[in-house]
Amino acid sequence: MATAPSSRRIGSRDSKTRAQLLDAAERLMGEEGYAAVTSRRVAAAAGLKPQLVHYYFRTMDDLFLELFRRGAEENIGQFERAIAVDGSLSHLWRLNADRGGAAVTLEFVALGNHRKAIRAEIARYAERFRSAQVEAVRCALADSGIHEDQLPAVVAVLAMTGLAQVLALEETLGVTTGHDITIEFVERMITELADRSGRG
Amino acid sequence: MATAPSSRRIGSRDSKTRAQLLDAAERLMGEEGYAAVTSRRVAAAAGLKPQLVHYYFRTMDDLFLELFRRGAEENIGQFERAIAVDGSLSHLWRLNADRGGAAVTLEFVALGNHRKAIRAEIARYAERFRSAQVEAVRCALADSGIHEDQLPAVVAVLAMTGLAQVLALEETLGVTTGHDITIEFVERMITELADRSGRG
DNA sequence: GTCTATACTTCGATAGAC
DNA sequence: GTCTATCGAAGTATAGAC
Repeated sequence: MATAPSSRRIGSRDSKTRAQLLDAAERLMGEEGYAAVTSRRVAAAAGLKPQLVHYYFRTMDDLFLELFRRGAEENIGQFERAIAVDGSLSHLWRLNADRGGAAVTLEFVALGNHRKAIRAEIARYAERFRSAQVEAVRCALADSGIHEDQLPAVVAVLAMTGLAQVLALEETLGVTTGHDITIEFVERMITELADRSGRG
Repeated sequence: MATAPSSRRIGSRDSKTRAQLLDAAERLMGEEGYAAVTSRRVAAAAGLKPQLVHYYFRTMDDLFLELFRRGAEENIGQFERAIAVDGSLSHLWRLNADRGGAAVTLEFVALGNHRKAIRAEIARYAERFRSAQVEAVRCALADSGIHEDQLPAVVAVLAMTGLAQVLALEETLGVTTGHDITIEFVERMITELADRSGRG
């Protein structure tokens, strides 16, 4: 409500064309980075005219915001469905490690580094996702007979997230030294925790 | 030698003006992201004319490459001097955690996502830095009486790197839930390792 | 809902004078 | 080593016809 209302027409949120534009933008973002997400290139990738981008999104920032929200919502939904089926530590780890959208996420964070509105949205999502993860890990650790003061759930989550992040990031660079060993190590640790739970 | 030689004149590497341009580019990169690093804006930030950028750097990619190399060289130098003074685990952890250049690094990785030459350079540097870190951690772990098959050095390095990375990244977003607890936990772990070394 | 046309800005890069 | 002048390409965004 701070900025001028701007009289321009804007297309409906449930338009199929709009979704196509978002799909194209997402592809570009992952493959060529946020700088490649321009009205012209998004339109070209979707096989549409550049002006349509401005018909559905008042500014490019609006497009980025929508793109992020759409992905975030889907991510959280997937995560919640997945842990409802299997809330074990090893499943939680796999959910963290298997993420294919690491490149897109990275681009968003870089983009958010200098776009206030986007940074705020990412922060909101990060907090939300973190809470869900911590709760899930707390249950999983309790099941394995690990007490909160022995290994706080939030520490486990940050460690898992960090490890998954660095592995994903390095993989996009083509740097994979020590990755296999590390994954093996983590999985063995998790298995041992599960065994202990069996014995306890 | 693959590309055309291009006849244009290029300024000397040790020019003061050249260094000023790199300084300005670095500042822009950290504050507004790689997309803000354009010949015009770099020049303006340095109080110079845009054409000078092209006089000292054949292309903008050359500028990015030089900028990265300069920072990487400095980083490695700092790291090596620091561990020569104190090679303890706790010092290694602090070196990882205290990095202020997280935003710039992130921008470079995002940039490398879609610029082949830059990605290659980052990968080269990452491997080099990793080797130095692993070697240092191997010594530190050995000093604490920890065997390689108990906790491989490369695993410890990746865990530390990942944790430091996620903490730095979240801090730029303004998300700090659980950070203090995690840092405390890691430091306690490291202290316990040092104590064990004292007893062993 | 999609098109043409268009205004205006900024970009990378080069040639050539001084 | 730095300047003026300039090209062509690409960027965001808007107005208005269909």
